[in-house]
Amino acid sequence: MEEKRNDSHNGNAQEKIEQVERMMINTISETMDLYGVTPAVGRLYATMYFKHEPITLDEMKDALGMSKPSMSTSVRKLQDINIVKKVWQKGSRKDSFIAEKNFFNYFSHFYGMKWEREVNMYLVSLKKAQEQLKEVIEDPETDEALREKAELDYQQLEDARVYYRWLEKLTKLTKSGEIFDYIPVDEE
Amino acid sequence: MEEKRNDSHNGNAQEKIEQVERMMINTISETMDLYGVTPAVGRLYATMYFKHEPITLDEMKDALGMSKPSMSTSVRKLQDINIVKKVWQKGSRKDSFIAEKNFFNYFSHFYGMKWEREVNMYLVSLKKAQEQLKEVIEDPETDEALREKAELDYQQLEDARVYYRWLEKLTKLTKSGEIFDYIPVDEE
DNA sequence: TAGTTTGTTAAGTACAAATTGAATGTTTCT
DNA sequence: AGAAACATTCAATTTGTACTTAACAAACTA
Repeated sequence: MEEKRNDSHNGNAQEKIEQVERMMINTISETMDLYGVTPAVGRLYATMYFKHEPITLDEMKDALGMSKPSMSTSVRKLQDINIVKKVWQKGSRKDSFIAEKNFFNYFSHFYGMKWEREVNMYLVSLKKAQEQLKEVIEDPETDEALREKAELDYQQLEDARVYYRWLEKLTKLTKSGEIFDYIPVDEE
Repeated sequence: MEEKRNDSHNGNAQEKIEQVERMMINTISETMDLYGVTPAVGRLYATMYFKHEPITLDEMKDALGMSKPSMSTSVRKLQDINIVKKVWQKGSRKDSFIAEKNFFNYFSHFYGMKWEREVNMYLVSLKKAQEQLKEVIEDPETDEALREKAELDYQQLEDARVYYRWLEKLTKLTKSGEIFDYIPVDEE
């Protein structure tokens, strides 16, 4: 019978940790893909996520095997969406960066920004659109077929307005963090 | 002084309606851009949004000045995210499609799907990762520096797990529509 | 069953985005 | 102030994506 070697005893713990990190880095970058960042940028964040101290552009470059300009622009994108911060490192002239690891903050910021922009665009357009349609509807000289079309459009936009009012509310709760009062984080 | 013409009386109501629709179509396609569909696909949805009856591929093609295969693939993408439905039209051999106009449904479905996928990917990876790390941590032969690293990683992933448990909850509430109980739609 | 109409797949092209080495700015140190 | 060390911008190339025409497949009509 083949000798059984218990890898968890003689095995390389280092290798095991690295394997775990590789797996999580893949998962993180794949999902960040869904959050409006390119796979390369996502992979950079995921890599930084497992560095427990700030890292420099040169270290990023080495870790990912990419160019420094690429790291420079990627890390800026991550700063733009507030999940990476620049930190000052004593004794080093290089810029250092550290990943924001609190996903709750990430959620609040990402959806806060995203929804806010959408809500504003819609509410502005809807207001104008409904005013215009109202004029058509209330004009006694408008012929019947057109008035009907205008009324259909108007009602449809009114439904949209109700939705965007709701989304506006959700956005405010998300940005302020109050959403975690409405939908609490379960303790275990 | 220049003669003032009151467009709301002598003006073309038809033109006014079309102008409103053009504006809203722009707004809708710009924002859908933020929802993982290309601008062309967003524009197709926006166009269908103002058709108050089902339309065919040929009508889409004419409305947007694009090719039919393009309409075919675009409309399928819209079906995939459940905001367009195929409907049967009596007496026509052509397929007809109609836009889902309830944005609340759209919200539930879109974020339900999106978050669900993300949550599943994470929870599976996190479970495996934490199991592996636990082995390293509990192995008495692991040297101290590695154990420390493993523990840091473990705790970080535990924080992530709490977040994804919360997102899982939010996802369920969103898919089921219960979210509208937690965060009610204001009546006016 | 032959001939149309309609929808989809496939191949090719044009366009847009990402990446890099080289060049240019900018800060820090002496 | 001048030099050295970093970071960023720029131009050019590569890579990837979206769209179109053309060919194909399926469904209907007569």
